[in-house]
Amino acid sequence: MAYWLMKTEPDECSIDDFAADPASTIRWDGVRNYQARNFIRDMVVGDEVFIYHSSCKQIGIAGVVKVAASAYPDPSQFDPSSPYWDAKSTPRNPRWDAVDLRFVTKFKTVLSLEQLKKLPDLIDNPLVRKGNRLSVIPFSESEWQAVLKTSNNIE
DNA sequence: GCCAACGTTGGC
DNA sequence: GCCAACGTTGGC
Repeated sequence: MAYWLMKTEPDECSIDDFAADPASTIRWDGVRNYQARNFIRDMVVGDEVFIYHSSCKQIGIAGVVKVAASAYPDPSQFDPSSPYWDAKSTPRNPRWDAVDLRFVTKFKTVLSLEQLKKLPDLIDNPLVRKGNRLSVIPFSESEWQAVLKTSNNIE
């Protein structure tokens, strides 16, 4: 059991898309960064994931989902009509993986990046460091708890 | 829309 | 293997 954070632009996929159909799963595809991919490959069914909304009006953590299916080859890499198509990827030699995620909780208010930067437990987390571009970030138990606790306090 | 920071690409 | 050029990310 591990903890993660995944970034998304809410126009593409938001916590509301998960909440709209809590019983179903959503494929998290399109990750095209090797470090992020390697983290995806470490994910195990049951792991919990913060959903972080980036490049939008309310930047921050919007809720929690969990891993419903562990890593498998991301189909979009083989699809020439997809923006995520990768000409160097073949089904025999896939480069990129996806996971399936399922809704757990939506925070009553988005826990803003500004708030997150104030949490002492997150001081070493890549999320709050300048210039960070990693879209999949592992969270320690204490980092995870610090965020949950703060999200409850700002209800 | 701007631009700093970062990852990737490709020539050498 | 170096590194300049380029494309992308993401906060502001």
